[in-house]
Amino acid sequence: MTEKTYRPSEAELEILNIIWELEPVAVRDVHARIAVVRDIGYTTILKQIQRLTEKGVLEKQIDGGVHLYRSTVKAADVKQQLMDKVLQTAFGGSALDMAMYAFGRDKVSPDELKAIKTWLDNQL
Amino acid sequence: MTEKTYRPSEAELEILNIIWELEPVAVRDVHARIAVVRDIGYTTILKQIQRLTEKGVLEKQIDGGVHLYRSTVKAADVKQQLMDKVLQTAFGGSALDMAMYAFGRDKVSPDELKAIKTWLDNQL
DNA sequence: ATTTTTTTACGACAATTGTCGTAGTAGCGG
DNA sequence: CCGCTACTACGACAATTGTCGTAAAAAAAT
Repeated sequence: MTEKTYRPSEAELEILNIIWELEPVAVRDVHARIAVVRDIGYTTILKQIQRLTEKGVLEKQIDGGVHLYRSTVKAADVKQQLMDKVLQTAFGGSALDMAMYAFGRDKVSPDELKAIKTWLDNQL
Repeated sequence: MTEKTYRPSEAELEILNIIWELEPVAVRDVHARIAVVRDIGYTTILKQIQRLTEKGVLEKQIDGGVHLYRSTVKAADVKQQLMDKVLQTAFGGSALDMAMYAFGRDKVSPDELKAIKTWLDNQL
């Protein structure tokens, strides 16, 4: 089966995260979400979404007046691919190295470390 | 103190990893390393290194005939920044979520999981 | 010293990204 | 129907990336 590896850019990921959460969703809603956090034009988001659609990452469904978008790729797959890439290119494949940087000193709370440890225990 | 956040592109990181390991190092050596893995022109690597130098990420020292380069940024800092960014943009800051994707099944060996767990234990 | 081989310096390009502006279109309030 | 508003379609742009090619300069070989 064909490995389709899609790694979104930063702005694309920001949009995808919102779409995964709200799909099917209209451009204005995605924009609204992002606009809260940073100053960004409506057409900027629209354009990104259109490009994502061209790339086949999103699909459009016209509902009444508005265009609603949904993702054609699974969040889990994309995130997995992202991590795989980072693991390889930044840490040469060493998961331990990555872990140390990921959860290293004063970045992650003890509670979170605990949760991660618990999860790991269940994995073994 | 000023937070200088530098996040290298993929090709830049590939080069930086080699430089961190061999510095001070000549372009031809960096190229040699990468050429083993993939087909890439010498001037392509040279250009990247020159751009990295322009950006202040590398510094050049002329030794005899060749130009030797060394990094001005610490590997640890850059990698830390990389992970921080991924943690934020891909996992909304949830280290546990990231961990699950990072060490999710059939990507990391049981041995590595064990090592990570051991490391985590020492962190708590 | 001349030629040959390395290396470095530049500039060029196409593709991608992030951002808008403008203009066309479609629905809705009257 | 008419016009106003909300959306969408497009194109444009500057910056960044990844890759080379060519030319100039420096070292090495003869």
